[in-house]
Amino acid sequence: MNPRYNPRTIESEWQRKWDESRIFQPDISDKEKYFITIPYPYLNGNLHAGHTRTFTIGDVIARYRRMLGLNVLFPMAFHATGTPIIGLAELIAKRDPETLRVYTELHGIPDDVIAKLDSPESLVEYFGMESEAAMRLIGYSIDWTRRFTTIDPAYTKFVEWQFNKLHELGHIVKGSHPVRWCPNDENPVEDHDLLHGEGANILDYTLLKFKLASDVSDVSDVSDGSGRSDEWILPCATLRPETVFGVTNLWVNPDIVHAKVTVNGEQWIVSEEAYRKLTHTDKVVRKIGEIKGEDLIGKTVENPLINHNVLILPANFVDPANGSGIVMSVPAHAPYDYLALRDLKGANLGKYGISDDISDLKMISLISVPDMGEFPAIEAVDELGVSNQSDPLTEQATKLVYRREFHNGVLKENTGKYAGIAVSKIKDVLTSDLVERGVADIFYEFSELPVVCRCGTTCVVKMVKDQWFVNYSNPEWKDQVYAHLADMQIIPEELRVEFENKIDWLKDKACARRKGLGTRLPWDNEWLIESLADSTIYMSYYIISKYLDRIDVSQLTPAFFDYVLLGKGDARNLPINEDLAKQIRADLKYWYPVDIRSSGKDLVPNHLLFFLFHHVAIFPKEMLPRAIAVNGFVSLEGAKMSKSKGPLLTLKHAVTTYGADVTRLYILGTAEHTQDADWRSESVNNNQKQVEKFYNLVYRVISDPEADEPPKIIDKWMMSRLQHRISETREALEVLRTRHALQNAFYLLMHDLKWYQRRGGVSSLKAVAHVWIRLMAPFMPHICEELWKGIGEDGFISLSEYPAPDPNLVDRCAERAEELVENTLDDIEEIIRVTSMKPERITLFTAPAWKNTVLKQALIASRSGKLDMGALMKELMQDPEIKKHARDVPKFVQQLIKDVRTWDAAQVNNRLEGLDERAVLSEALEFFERELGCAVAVLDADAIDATDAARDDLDPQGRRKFAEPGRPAIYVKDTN
RNA sequence: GCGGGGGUAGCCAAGCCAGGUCAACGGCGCAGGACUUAAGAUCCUGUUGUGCAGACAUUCGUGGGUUCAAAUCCCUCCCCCCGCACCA
Repeated sequence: MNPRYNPRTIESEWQRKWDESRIFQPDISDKEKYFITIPYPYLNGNLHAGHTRTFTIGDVIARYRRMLGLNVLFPMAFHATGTPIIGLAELIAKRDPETLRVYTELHGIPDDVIAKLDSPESLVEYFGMESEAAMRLIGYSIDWTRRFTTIDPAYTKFVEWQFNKLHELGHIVKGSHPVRWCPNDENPVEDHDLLHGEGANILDYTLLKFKLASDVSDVSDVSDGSGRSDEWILPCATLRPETVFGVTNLWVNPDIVHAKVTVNGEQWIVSEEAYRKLTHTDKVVRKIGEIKGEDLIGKTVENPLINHNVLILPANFVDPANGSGIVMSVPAHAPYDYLALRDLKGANLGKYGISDDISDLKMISLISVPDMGEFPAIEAVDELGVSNQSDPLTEQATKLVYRREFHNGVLKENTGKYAGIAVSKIKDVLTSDLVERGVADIFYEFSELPVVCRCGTTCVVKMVKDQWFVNYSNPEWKDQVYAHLADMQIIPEELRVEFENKIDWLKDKACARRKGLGTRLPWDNEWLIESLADSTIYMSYYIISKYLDRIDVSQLTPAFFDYVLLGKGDARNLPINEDLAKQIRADLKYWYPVDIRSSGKDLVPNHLLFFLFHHVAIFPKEMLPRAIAVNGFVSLEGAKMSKSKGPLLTLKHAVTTYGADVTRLYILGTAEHTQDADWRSESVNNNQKQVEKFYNLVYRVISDPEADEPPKIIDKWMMSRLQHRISETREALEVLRTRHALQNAFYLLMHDLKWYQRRGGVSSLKAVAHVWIRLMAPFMPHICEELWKGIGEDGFISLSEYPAPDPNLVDRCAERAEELVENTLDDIEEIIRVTSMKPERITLFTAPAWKNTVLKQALIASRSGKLDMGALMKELMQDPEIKKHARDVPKFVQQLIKDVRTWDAAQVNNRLEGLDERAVLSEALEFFERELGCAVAVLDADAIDATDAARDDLDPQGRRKFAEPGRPAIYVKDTN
């Protein structure tokens, strides 16, 4: 064994031995099994620090369970379906400079390699290879014999089977759905496809149809004018349809040209932009003409709900890109409308043919809000001091009104049958009423504008028609998932409510796409199965993938999957060999269900949910997953990582820089559960030193000859502490608190060991080391294998038994004894520090017998629940030995009772055992002298009387009277 | 807006569910010391304030409350992070 820690050599050596010995390639056996899976990584880049965290947690679980004696299966595969790999291949093929930079500099792809990665296949091949190499480099105990990628023909068969199943079960339905859409690419766009508007949601506006009271067929018309009636509709898009009852006018931008269009047989006037948006909806739309905004001003329209004609007024704030380009005005409740109207007062509108004084326009209030008057818009404007419609404060005023009205507002009498309904409840009810009556439509619009695709095109909301959906909204299905969730372990437990909420919130999800890699829908070949949908139950495929070298793709028939996965049918009637089929079926029954699925927290609202839904749909109860664990992200020096922009730290880079064990230790020890971990190179360096220290310490222990000293109190203490560390570590690992586990298994234990050595302990070192390296093996497997060999053990530490606490070695008295020594040392040091003395000699006085008697009586009283000052005093005073000190007893008892009351039963019992403090301190005298650099003596406070004390200068200040059980009196004699 | 998580000493970060031994684990940084020719490494001590005897005072986002006792329980308010989808 090398006296110097050399991670590179150690790590590659043990990785080779693990691989050669195939110890991580389990077969079914009589042993209890444990099946752990981690979501496979997507192959559009190299593995980074985020993957490192999730996978390392998985590996620790695998290694820990293996050392607990379970037969552990930890497989891995790669995800390639979907669009990003195609997108990346295109960018590389185009020699996009930014992409080339990111992938060479951040992902570490050599210059001569990247040029060849211009096809999806080459990317999958390359990143698959690199990812496996990286995972081997960090020492994961993965069974690589089961590896696959999701574009393998065999996997495709599996996905087809799965979707046919779901289809049969009625979980796949057809429908329409609004998506963000790029008209140029003719494809839905994702966040990372966007130049602007990444945060934009799709909102459902209500489109209210105001009928134009006059015919505008001929006004500024440039169209063919064929086949139209004289009825024109001006639709207004609003998020607050109830305010239709308060409309006083419409706003039209006089400076823009509007489109005349037919929409499902009706004639509408909307902005040019709105027309374009309408063409992507499920409506039949045709442009038939144009009309200038100014030609509409001054005309009147009819409110679709109430018999009330209102005027169209000019407004420059109307944005043609937003909604329909026509806006309804509700000045009582909308600050913009109120201000625009106010600004218009007194203006000459004669050029629009408006002769009426618009000051006469009556505001209509339709919502009553507590603490606000009739016109909340006016109040908000006044409250915030908004000056005019272009004041940025208008936005705030709008929000203020909305918030108050939405939460506390109630509809007034003038809303007819809706009167009395809370504003927060009205939208859906009213909209569906209006749509039914034909006076409104739903119109989808982005919450933020503009939304621009990377190609530069402005995106729209498109209604994708005849789309295939997984009907997650099905209440019965949800109930089943919900019920199963209750039986599962969720780590951390706080996330359970999150899962419950998400199950509740989940709606139908489109599961087919036009573009990307993947499997075609078996019954509708035009569609590709969406890439989250094809990766929900693939954990079962790991069982099959092991045998694919013996099976032809054509043999992977529905009957085959039915048999091996569900046990349906007869093994004799399958395209493959009967024994093989039975073998696979036996494997599945042995390994399934998944015991734990551990993943990053980003997958909670999607993959992990689908994982549950699909399992519940397809598999019987006993095959459903048992636990889900979730961990947080990793940032780099405080900055968020980004695969496509940086900063990025690849797994490979981390391991080659710091070593596998150091990387593992750091990533596991820096955060736990859903907390995000921050990777700081400075801290990693420090970790590196700690690992070295660990190696050197254990190496020394191994090389030093066995100590033949008899065990002392400190040895009992060390072994006792070790048991606590073991328990804490195991308990933490059970719930994947890796940081807590490491605090105990590594740092605190190292701390204990240092104290032990400082106290002169030697004879337990070998025993502790033997436990310690096993305790650390799941976290730092390579170094521990090396030390395990060094300590003289044959075989792999990876297959050794994980340390279990031995209750017989827990020694409370030894711990209390050590506490006494430590506290006494602290006290002495504090005295020296505060008084700035240079000690010549120190005398410790242990408590006199009577005080110990009092304590004992108090403890007994406390145990029987009758700790009471009066009763205790009475009892004590019957003891002549105590009565001798009658003057000091009450004060001591009073303080003591206070202390005893804060102790729980265990502490009380423990203290009842008593401790020979003089013996403990005597054994530590040498230690005290070494630490303090002067002579130290310990005496019983009873042992000397006043004359002795004065004569021998043992205790000239009478310190010994302060001696108490657990707290010896201290006399420090100064040199001066 | 809805849902989830969180605010602890210069920084990171335990503790909070099961109130008391919490001036508050641990680490980093910083300061001092030991060792060394020196540096590094290692070890020790300190790091809210006061204090010439082991103590006291004030602290755990804010303001209240419950309690003999609150970082921990209850309420108010403020602030930060994440998700809200058809995307892996």
